[in-house]
Amino acid sequence: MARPSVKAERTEEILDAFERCVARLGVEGTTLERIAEESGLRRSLLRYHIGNRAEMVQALADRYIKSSRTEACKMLASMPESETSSPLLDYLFIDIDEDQRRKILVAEALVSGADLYPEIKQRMNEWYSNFVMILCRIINVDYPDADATAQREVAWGLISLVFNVQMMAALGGGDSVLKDSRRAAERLLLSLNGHRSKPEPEAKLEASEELLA
Amino acid sequence: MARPSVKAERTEEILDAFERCVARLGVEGTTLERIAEESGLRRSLLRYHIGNRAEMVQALADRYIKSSRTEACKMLASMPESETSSPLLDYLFIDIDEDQRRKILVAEALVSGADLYPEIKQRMNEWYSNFVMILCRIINVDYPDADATAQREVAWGLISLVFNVQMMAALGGGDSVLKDSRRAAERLLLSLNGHRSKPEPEAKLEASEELLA
DNA sequence: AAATAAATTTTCAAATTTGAAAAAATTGCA
DNA sequence: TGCAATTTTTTCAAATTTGAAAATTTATTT
Repeated sequence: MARPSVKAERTEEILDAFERCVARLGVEGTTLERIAEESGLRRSLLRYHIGNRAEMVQALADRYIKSSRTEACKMLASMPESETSSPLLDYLFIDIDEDQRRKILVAEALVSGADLYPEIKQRMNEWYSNFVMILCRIINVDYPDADATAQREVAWGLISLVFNVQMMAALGGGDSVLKDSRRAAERLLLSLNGHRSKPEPEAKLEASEELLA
Repeated sequence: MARPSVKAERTEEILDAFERCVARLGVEGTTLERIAEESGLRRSLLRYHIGNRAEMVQALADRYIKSSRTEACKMLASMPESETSSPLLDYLFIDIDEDQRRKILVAEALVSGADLYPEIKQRMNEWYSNFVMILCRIINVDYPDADATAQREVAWGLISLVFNVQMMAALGGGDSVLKDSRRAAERLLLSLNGHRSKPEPEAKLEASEELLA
């Protein structure tokens, strides 16, 4: 080996730039030239380090799934052992910085563009299932007696609210929409009441370890 | 006038084709050439009847807003004078044919692409406000004692669920997602309980007439 | 310093997309 | 038929996007 490889770093830089573009312009609206400009690298380097357009999209989706999975696991692990509803809502609606907002927009863009890239369709499906599962586990802490179907309905509702509030935020509606979203999410969680009982901490720990393995 | 003008019909045909493309490929993913192919017309006719790319997008958004507004009013008018929750949920989740599904996907594409077209941003904002308002009026029939904030939260939740179920449907999840969505929507409506009382039919009629004016 | 492997720049061709306008064809009517 | 307004087809140029590979530079090892 003559010269130290920077392929790993460059790949990250390129995909970071790609994500920023996709969040604003969507998958189809993002040209290789634009990614190059955004990353401060030449277009030929995108090709050298990652590949052609299809391979770029593939790489973006791959990295997205992976990082999203570990991020979701971290979130699950950070939950308290009881009374998870409030921290969950904070995590989904309040503690959203620019990066996490972008991640959400990228997910939407990938789902929307999945028609064009069959491989991505499969992966986004797994990603979505995984997200629902994680949310169900957290919901289960406060509402262990709610049946799985009810938990899934609520989890799905939370995801829908998170997605849409970020999408609509592009219209510049201010944070009144954010407040409404969080309150609507709260309504969904509270709809599981009547099944409420004391949480079982050990269940949460098991789940966390299993997922991180 | 020597030859009867077909501009109105052609314009509709072109925008129909445009919508079909946008639902699948998004605004940025749709080329003029593709619209031409989809409509069975030559690209130069798009230009002749409507204009360049920016004007095409503008025309699409304009038509969308208008037709969506009248459609929402028809929906409002079709509601019974009491017990509106069930028909509302049917309308939003069950009675969705291919056309209406496309309309929803187009709305999402327009919102997502609003960053590129400042004029559209404004219009999609109005469109969204109008939709929320209509939903609030329907919700108000069954839950007149719920305060306006609560109604808006629920309306926003319903919209989020409708949007996301159609977006995720592209991943081919089957109709289990549809069922979950409808049930989650039901949970939101039921969360307004405690304020429930007998509906006031005349309120609904007033609203309808005012909107159609 | 020379060799070597990796990274970067440069360059070229092909395909696609869009804008624009001229030329031709169609239709109704005097 | 011939005029007139409208629609449609044809054609061309410019700009953008992508693919691909050659040439150059850079950094490490021997």
